[in-house]
Amino acid sequence: MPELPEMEHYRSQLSPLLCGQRITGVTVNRAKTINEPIEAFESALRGRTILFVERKGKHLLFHLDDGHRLHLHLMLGGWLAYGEQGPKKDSHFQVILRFGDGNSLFFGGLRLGYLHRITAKAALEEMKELGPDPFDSRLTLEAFGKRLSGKKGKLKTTLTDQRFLAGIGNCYSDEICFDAKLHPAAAASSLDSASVERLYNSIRKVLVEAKEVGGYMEHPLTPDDTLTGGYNDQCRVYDRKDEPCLVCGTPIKFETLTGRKMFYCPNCQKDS
DNA sequence: AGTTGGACCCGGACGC
DNA sequence: TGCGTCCGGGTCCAAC
Repeated sequence: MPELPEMEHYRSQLSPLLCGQRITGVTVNRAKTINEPIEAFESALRGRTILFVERKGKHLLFHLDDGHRLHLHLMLGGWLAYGEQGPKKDSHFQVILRFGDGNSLFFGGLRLGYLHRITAKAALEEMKELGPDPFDSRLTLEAFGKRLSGKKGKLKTTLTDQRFLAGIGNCYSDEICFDAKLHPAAAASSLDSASVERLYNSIRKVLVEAKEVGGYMEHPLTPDDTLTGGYNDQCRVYDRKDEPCLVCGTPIKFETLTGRKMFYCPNCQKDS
């Protein structure tokens, strides 16, 4: 479930904690989470130093001093914790990285999620299909409008397409459409120029707001982290079926669109 | 090309 | 309290 704001929040919190840290211990409790035999994974990581943490869409890449990357995707339910001890028993975490200063990074809830050790080249290869970051300065309103006009699908489907933009998922696509007063099932290429501009601005506005209040992850990263999860009660439409629209009071509608949950206000959100 | 449906996975919610 | 069942959700892939 974590989307761009959650992963960016993780990245910015983890960067000062992890940069320059040397991995002194590795525990893997779930073999499927990683991409090589546990022994090989552990011995390759032990002694390595984390240089920096990079985010691409919903992916995190931990850059190691041997040219390899640890590639993390949390998928649904994945979460991270950092500190001297984890918030649960060690055995509940799929992977634990221990550092020289006594702190550890705990990887929890990885069911479909994964932590792969790959080369820099492989990382580039795996990220090359991703669309631009929503905050990429080259993604001007004009460039965005051009990309959008070439899409034949529905608006929500387009927003969650990682090749169109990297990092938007089910929750924020609905929140963005609400903010832009656009129906999520509208044809993406049918929007008039005023709508395209509202959408462009809403993407940045919603993602920035969510990031600033700590995203919607439930677990704090560290014991003294009070910021994480601040967006939980700020969703205006997502998971608010039948609750009144915060703008007009109309009950929020819930439908599925190509198999995914879709929440919107039938009064505020129009087709173009 | 876009849409649909199934597979993947298992913690947590729910029912009895 | 305990045990069984089912759901969810991002991504990939095959079939329309």
